[in-house]
Amino acid sequence: MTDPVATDPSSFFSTGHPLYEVKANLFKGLSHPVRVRVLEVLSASPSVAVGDLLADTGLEASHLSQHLAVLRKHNLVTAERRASQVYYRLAYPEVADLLTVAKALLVHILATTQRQLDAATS
Amino acid sequence: MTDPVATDPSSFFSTGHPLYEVKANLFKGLSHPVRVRVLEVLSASPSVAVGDLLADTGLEASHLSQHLAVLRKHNLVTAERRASQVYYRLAYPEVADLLTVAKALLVHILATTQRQLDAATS
DNA sequence: TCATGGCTTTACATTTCCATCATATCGCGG
DNA sequence: CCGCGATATGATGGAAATGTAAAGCCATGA
Repeated sequence: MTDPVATDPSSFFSTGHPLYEVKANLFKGLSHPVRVRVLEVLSASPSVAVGDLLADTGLEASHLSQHLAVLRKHNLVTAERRASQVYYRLAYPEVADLLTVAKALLVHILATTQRQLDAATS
Repeated sequence: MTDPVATDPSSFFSTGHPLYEVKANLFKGLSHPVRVRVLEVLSASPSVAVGDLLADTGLEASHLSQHLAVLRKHNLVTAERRASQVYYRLAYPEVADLLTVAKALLVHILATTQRQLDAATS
């Protein structure tokens, strides 16, 4: 089932990968707290400098940079250099939609699991 | 047979995990081709037996079962035993929404990268 | 109750991912 | 041209996810 080739996220697009593989790959790009955090910040402001992201998240520069690289390879963000700083933005507004829907789902899951917890401990 | 011990991923709910960690954890649950495939099948029919999933995917039973366990732990699906078979269904309709939005995003990404490819090779 | 089909869990080797540190590049002021 | 602030890329050890195979339930029917 797994394709031996194509470890580069962008290569999932050209060749004949079934859609569910491409989708899974997309979710993999979103499956890290730092990356979600960055995308949330970028969802709020149209364009954010790396320095601001550093301040917001309190991460080490190289650590953040690595995750930004992942987001870039997954085509979720774009980077633009202005003067000596680099500004990131969401590559597509649908990225923010994905986070919104995820949040909606989580609210429901949380409500249900909380209810189950209450029922169990009462 | 409802989830004897819901351990790892659900522990993200009770304690004070920031939302972006919970979200990342959700996406991690979706970040495998087999699991996406299963969720797609479950999005199409309200309830599907494991045997049908096996037939649809062509996977080995234990392999599929492992991924079903992951989906259960992430509270994305629920399992119900009827007679000798086990039927799965989406735990929330929002799970299907997530796949829909992901697809919409991918369509856009694909269109853009394809356009860039065309521009580069012409 | 024993055997069998249907599904799950366990165990373990392997691949992949992640955090940390070191090193390299890019733009700009001096 | 040189150094400096701002980012990016490499390399490495360790943790987590994955695939494979074997063994373990649970229900049903002989």
